[in-house]
Amino acid sequence: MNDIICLVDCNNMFASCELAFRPDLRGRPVVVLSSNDACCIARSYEAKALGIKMAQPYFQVRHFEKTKGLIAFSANFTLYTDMSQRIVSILEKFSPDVSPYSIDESFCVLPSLNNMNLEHIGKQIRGAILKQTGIGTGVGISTTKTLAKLANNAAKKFPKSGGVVDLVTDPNRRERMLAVMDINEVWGVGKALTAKLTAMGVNTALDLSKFGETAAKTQFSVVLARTVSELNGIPAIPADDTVVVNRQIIASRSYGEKIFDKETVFSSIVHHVSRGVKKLREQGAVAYSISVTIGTNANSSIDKQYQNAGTCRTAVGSDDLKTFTELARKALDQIWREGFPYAKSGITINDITPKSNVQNDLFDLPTEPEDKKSEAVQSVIENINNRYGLGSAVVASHKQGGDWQPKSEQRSPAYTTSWADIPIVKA
DNA sequence: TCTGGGGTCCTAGGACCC
DNA sequence: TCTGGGGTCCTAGGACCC
Repeated sequence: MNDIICLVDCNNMFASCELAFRPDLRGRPVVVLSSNDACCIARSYEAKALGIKMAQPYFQVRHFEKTKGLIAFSANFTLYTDMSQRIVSILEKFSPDVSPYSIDESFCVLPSLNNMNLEHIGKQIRGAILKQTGIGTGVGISTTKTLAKLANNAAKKFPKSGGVVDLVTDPNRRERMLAVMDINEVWGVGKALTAKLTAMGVNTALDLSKFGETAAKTQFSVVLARTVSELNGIPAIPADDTVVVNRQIIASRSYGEKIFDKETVFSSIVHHVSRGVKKLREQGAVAYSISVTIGTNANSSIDKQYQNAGTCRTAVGSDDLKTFTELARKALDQIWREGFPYAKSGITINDITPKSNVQNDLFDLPTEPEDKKSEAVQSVIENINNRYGLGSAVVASHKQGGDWQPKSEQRSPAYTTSWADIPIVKA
């Protein structure tokens, strides 16, 4: 018998987190902004009703502050991550096998017992999360991840569902649901595929399920073939095999204002390298290459344009901050051009492998005392940064700070992770 | 004037090898 | 003038997701 897969997805996650601590704002349009207060990345129902789109630039909707009482928060990921972890612990009370898929959704395998009322369990899950965190969710239940995702979309689309759609108990319900869902609502079908498929007369999820796996594979790709299989209830996406090590680690930011100065750009890159290497070490991994990207604001019609990326490698896998900072410096030297109004920078760490996989071969040098020293220095730096915040201590001698930090002017307090910010209830 | 950031997987095509 | 065929590895870029 197939596993029963349940997808739990938070409604308007970031906006809901903010509202959970600001009940006084309920009923008002609320958005959460991306880094630099640039785009709307979460919207309350009321904000959606105003026609504000996902990732819409904030300057285009700011006028609603005056006319419609729109409230904007700068993104507060510390808060959202903490809330997300609370929700996962709630789910673990219902399922022995919870795999978080993103900050606002998790797949859970439900134990399959006879005569189990799946819809009832879905409602219990929703109720528990709402009661304990104040966040609304949708629940989709089926035998494949793709169907569970689609059922979840249907739960949100049709209020009559009460937020839970179960495709397991009544087998006919699958086909009825597929018939009313457009292909662009299917997980894995984006803009490009939607255009191609609709041109071929494939309009609904049901059409796609009948397209045929072979046709999908030959005319499109193995990815779409898997989707077709999953829509027919046959699992094709392998279970999450507890991959703890990322394939790549990215850290990038847009600047609060335009930067012309190389050393300021480098100081932003040093910051990104610190974040990236921290993540690499947390995963117990080493990496062999790092890319540095810099660029002007591609959306500007007046700025002189330049974008480029440079990559540097190390022959020996490393998780050393100093090593990667030096490599990043070299990469920046390769691509730097004077005289452009730089708007962003980033780094990508690639060729990552768990430390335990690295074998010392014939040509590897034995660990030198120098390496041990570097390791010790890095531990100290990490401790300082953990305690006082990233960037409090850095390795390379370079100009500190520089005016590149993104804007974040409307950040909410760290309600759940800082004693100083704990909300006070007046009763 | 003002347009985010962090990921995954797949594919095509070039380099290279025998 | 004629100019193999099959395989692997790597990389850049596309598509998609949240």
